[in-house]
Amino acid sequence: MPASQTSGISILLVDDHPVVRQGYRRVLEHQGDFRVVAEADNAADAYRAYKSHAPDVVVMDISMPGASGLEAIRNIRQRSAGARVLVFSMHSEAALVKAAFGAGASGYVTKSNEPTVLIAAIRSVARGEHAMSDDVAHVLAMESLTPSGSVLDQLGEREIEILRQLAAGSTTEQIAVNLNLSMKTVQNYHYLIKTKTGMRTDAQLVRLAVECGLTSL
Amino acid sequence: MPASQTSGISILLVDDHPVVRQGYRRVLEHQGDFRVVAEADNAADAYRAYKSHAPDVVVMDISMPGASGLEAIRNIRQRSAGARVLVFSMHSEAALVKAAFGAGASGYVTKSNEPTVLIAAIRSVARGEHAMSDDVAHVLAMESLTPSGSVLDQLGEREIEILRQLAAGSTTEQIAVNLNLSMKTVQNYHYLIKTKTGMRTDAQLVRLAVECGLTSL
DNA sequence: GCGAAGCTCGGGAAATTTTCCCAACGAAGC
DNA sequence: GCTTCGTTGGGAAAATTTCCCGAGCTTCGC
Repeated sequence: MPASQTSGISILLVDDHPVVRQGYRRVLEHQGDFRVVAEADNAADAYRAYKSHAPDVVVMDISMPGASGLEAIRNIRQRSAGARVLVFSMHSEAALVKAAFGAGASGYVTKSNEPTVLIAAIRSVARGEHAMSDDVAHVLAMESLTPSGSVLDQLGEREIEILRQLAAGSTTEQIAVNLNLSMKTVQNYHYLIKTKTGMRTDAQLVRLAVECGLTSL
Repeated sequence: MPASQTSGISILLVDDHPVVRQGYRRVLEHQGDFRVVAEADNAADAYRAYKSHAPDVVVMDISMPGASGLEAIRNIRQRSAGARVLVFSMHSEAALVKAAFGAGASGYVTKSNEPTVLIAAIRSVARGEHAMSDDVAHVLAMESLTPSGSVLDQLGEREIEILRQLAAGSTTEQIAVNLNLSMKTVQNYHYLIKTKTGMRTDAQLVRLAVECGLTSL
């Protein structure tokens, strides 16, 4: 309800890098009708700043140290259901995007886009629409083509367990002992998991496992 | 020795995020005597842009996809020993900083600093001095106090770069192409890194790289 | 009850990679 | 000048990966 009626769009900038914030601020204010009314560099401050300034749009990088931006989005939306949060992130993994919208974001734009894309997205979000940059849409679209929601749905129980242990750093032999299987079987699963998920290296498998919440760090 | 005598400091901006570049450009050009004469979003373009514009200072983010900024720094310095490269990164691990200076950087500032720090560093570097933001100096200082620094200190520049790419999910072949090495050499490094760090699987290597801030997610 | 479908478990064999050891070169240090 | 160290790769045996295949077990629908 507060939403500055003075004209223009008021913005809260959340990013943990001061120089980056400063840069955004200039880019955005170069548009005549944008006003950056506050900045924050962490989730807690973002919440406080939102409460006191009630900006039209929150532009937020969700990869911040400590409590992530997702938490901040949830907090803000909890207290003010009409809040518009536009996520502005380096990452475009499907899981992250879903999590962001799940937490209540109104838009998602990656930093690999031209400034015009961000600006357009802010206007859309301010109008109450949802916005998403092309690359993000692409990732989500590809992902939704798999009949399963998550990549993990293509995998059986054993496969998931073995993927988890692989990602945790266990050797083939350790896994074989842990699960009472022959090394050959573990190797076969290892290969099967890679082909099913389309990952080409073990490092990619680790990242996949982390993304899917199978393991942490 | 082209160095624009027209006055002011000419700058080449290297960062893989367009919006971020745009932001820096505005922040920097807001200083009357800075001129951003070119931009690049990858190592190869950075090298080409350097050749054709011969800027006074290169401001570079070293965490880019593919061949990293370290490669770019080496290339640039190889052809023009007087080149001044100021690294502008999100990360401040001692090993990365050392690798950057080892590759020929003249300065290192993290993105968690205020714009004034970056600006001051650019002026220092342009003057031929070396520059480093306080947080980077702090990390290096602390590191030099502990005889047992990070695991990464046992690794050479090449090893660190290859570890980074391995952890990012690159295949042996991709790394060989990126760094212009034979696959055999990359395999040898891969093995060497595992023995030096004591990691037994690639998954453990990924976790190590993440812990050391070499890569994210 | 019976066949199809889908996991789970492993053998086999060729292709690749990993694992070590070694050599050569240049740069840095003593 | 000599040694050490990082970088680059060859060689060759050992190990792993990559596919393909079959067999046992369950589940499911008909």
